[in-house]
Amino acid sequence: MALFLSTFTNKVDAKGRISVPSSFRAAVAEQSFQGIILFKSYRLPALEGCDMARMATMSQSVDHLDLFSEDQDDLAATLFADAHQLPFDGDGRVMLPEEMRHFAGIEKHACFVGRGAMFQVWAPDAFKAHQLEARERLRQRGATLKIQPPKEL
Amino acid sequence: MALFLSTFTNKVDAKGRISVPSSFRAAVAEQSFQGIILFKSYRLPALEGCDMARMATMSQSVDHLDLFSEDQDDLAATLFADAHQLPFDGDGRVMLPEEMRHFAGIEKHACFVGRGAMFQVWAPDAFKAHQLEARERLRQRGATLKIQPPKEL
DNA sequence: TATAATCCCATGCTATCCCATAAAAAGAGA
DNA sequence: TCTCTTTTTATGGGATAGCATGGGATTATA
Repeated sequence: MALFLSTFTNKVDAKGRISVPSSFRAAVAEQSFQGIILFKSYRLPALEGCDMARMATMSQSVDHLDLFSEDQDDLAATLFADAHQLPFDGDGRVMLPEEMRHFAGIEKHACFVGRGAMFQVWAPDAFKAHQLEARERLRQRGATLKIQPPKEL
Repeated sequence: MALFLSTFTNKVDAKGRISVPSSFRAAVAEQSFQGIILFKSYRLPALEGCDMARMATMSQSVDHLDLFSEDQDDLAATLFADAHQLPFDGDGRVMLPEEMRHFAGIEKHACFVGRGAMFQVWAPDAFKAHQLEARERLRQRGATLKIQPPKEL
């Protein structure tokens, strides 16, 4: 499975293209679709990203809900209708659709933020603010993490 | 399996033709029937669409309902009797039958909306409204999706 | 024969390809 | 450890091909 780690800030050029960090590209290098999937987060002013394998898994998960049920419909609407398939160009860049840039408030630069199996794309300022808040919430709650025994994948 | 992602708004020309988004065409490129299946949604003022392979899957699912039960009868009537097979022309367009355009309130433009294994076709205004409601419902319920263990594809 | 559906080609636009450059990282050798 | 070389990565821009769209010509259908 692809693993997305660390944070990278890259430039959006005049044509709306942006370089995907090379370590993110390496994470999907073995898959048939050479590119990424992006969709609007329904909780945050950011874009959620993953690879095609993950998207296919989500499609199957949604398929397990009753066809034509309201849950199925709402999830499909948010996950798939808002999703964009962005193939890499020869130099490892993707086109960020204008609509998505607008949603996330992205202008000159954008941050690729690793989240393990997925990642996010943020406007730099919004990300900094969000990061600070997250740390603060963690501190106040004194949250801890129980490590799970590793599973077979 | 075909994966329909993202939303594309295209124009209905004077002859009732509309371009199917190229990524949707790519999703069905390997199948024998070069075209799409459309039928009226029974919940929404929209058209449901899929490829021929998906239609076959739905046929099997309907077969699992009791033969001659009311549900089976109604589903079969809606899914199959009402379905239109629309072949691509040389330029990747289909003819939207007048009756279906009227049902969905489609005039000058129509949105192709990816739903994973299926897609929908909407009048642009109706779609925007529906999409906003879906996101809002998701947010309020805090709906989450249990990811299924990946299967062989 | 009239009407509608299909084929075929033309056009403008934009995404994609390809190459050039610069910066950064990795590696080689002393 | 330091310096020089090589490779990878990020970015910019011109050329090209693909896509959505319009419309005329041709074929099917009633």
